[in-house]
Amino acid sequence: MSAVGRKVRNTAIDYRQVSEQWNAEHQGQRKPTINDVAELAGVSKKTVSRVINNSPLVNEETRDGIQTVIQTIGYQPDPQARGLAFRRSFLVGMIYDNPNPQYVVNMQLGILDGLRGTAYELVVHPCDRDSDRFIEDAKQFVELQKLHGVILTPSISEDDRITDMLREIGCAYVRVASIALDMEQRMIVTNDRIGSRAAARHLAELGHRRVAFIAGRGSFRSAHERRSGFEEGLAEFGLKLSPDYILQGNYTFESGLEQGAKLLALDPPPTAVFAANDEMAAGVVQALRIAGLDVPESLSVVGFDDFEVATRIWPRLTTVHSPTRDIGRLAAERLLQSESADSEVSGTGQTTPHLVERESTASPAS
Amino acid sequence: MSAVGRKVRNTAIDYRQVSEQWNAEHQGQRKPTINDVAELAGVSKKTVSRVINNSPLVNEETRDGIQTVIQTIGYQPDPQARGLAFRRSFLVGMIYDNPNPQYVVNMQLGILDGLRGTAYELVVHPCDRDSDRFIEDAKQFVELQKLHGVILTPSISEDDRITDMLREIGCAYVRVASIALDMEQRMIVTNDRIGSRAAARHLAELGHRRVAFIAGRGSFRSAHERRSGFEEGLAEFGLKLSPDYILQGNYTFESGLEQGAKLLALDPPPTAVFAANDEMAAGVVQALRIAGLDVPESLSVVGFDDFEVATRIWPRLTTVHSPTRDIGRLAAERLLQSESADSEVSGTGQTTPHLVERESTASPAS
DNA sequence: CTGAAAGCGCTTACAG
DNA sequence: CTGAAAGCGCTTACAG
Repeated sequence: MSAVGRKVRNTAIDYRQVSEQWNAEHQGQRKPTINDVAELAGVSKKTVSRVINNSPLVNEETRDGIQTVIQTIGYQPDPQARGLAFRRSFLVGMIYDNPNPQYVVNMQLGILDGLRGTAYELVVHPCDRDSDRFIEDAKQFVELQKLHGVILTPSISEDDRITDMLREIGCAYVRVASIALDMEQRMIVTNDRIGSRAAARHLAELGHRRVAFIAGRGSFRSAHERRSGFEEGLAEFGLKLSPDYILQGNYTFESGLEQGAKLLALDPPPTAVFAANDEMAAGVVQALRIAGLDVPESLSVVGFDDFEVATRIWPRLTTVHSPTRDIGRLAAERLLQSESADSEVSGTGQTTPHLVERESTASPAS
Repeated sequence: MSAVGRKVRNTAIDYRQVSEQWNAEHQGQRKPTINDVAELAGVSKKTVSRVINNSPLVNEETRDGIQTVIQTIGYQPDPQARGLAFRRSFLVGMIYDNPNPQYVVNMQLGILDGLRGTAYELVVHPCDRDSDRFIEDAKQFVELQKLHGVILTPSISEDDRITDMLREIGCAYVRVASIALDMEQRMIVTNDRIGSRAAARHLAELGHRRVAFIAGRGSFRSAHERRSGFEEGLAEFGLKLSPDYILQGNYTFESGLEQGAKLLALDPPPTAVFAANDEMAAGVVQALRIAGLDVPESLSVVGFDDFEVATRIWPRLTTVHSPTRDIGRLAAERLLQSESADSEVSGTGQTTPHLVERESTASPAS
């Protein structure tokens, strides 16, 4: 123990003063370590460690003194060293296969919102669910980086192979999906079904009776939820989705373009269509334009997501807004809280989409 | 040294066999460490460390044996432990303020392409250049994570405050920008000027003489490059950008919408416009549609970027394609190679955009 | 070309 | 409530 340390000990010292002296002596040449803090506060580094980790087993005065030192000299524990000792890093992984840039970026921003002010950083890991090394790669990533936890987004969040693997190696995770697929503390549910019901009601209330649907890629759970919700909404008005009016898309713009063209050939033609995402809806709008037809005069079009594309095209899309960034934040918060001792998960872990009305829908012409 | 270790030593042993025995004994219950490798290969861990770090000071036979052990038992050095000892992590940071999701995602994918097969992972760090804590925050991020290096994209890549800070703390970086702003090994140049020249030539060759320009946000270097390139391209055809035909946008869709409306009020009206990015070009197209005018009949429109929006709207945009993902890969490769001993940077560190012709441009009506 | 010792900055397991 | 010892899995600095 140094002279300074002893002094603190014996004379009930001004922690701030010794810390400021340390600052003056080092002037930012060296980042302080736990040893510096311990010495200045006149305690062992184990006690400093307890303060860092919020252990309740520390005398209040001791804690206050240590905290004063920490703040005054600007000590920040080295995440790498802590990680090595903990056998777990301070990195949160986002593993995803959703190809939509806006979804990915908004989700990242949301996760970072949830991580702000903590010691955690975000490591991104796009992947290919169809690769035969998909699980192996993910495992390798998680194990090598000793990730603190992982956030999974659709469609891989719906793949039990990956969650089985994560549980097996003891890695915490939170899944984002359109329905509850896991324990509450491991889920953020987006309730796409509710949003799709709103889309159906909107069209029904406008007076549409011949309504079509373009489905999303079947490997996404949301494709089913959005369809079911839409059918439920129609049913409230005594309407049914005729099998002829159900077209199979795969969430891409190109599939929307293609199915949009098919839509035009139906007899009698529908007066409105709900495409399970904005990309496909934009494809339908473009298909009509190419055919020289106008939206919504010839066909009302509703999308889902409310990504930028919805307002870039003309007419702008009536669509279902999903709060992607909020979802990301909730997922991060849930992940961190699942680690902490406070047992109970707070918040609902649910988000609800809502309809945004724009120019792509109107009452049917006839 | 264990019995196994000694055996290897004394009898010129089958490294594979002892490794397979180790596998059989442990069956994946425990990840092997450098100590396991050292023991099985009958060397000190320092020698194993030399092999991991490609030190030339290792006898070839020793190296081969160690490598056999490493591969057979599937040893992978712990990046966290290495990071602690190296005082530098195996994390590469991407620091950015570009708000375009597609740009961000493509850049991330490119960086990950460049990092694939290495021990490095990507940590993302969006930031706000206008915040007064911008530099401080970035410094904090880099220092706390002891980042191996950082990739900067526009517009913060053009801000010397951040590169000054990085050099001061000794953090490697690569800047992505439209012109060379730094030493070769620290730059990837996107040559926006060349792309804009192509846009000008295209319009001139179609016969346009009254050509307008919507500028990007002045705080982005690319805004100047794209304008200069465009003017140079026009000059090749004896054309000049009239001051009345230069409108100030800020790279957002909304600014394109706004300036597009102004464009229509010009007398005589231009027959073509080059908007400095796709978002603004899409805004111009929407402004015309709202005014009941057609593109390209009333006005030819050219964008820059070739992001998804270019093909989602109708008519689809003629635009300048910039290989964002390649740029990301090159930046990552350059960053890693600036670390290695092979002095010389390889590759040109330059990318060149090219024109993509679509339906938004045609010869002027009159 | 190789190795024994010390250390990176923390935490765990144990003792008091 | 607090601390001394050992350890996380590597590398540096030194010696031979």
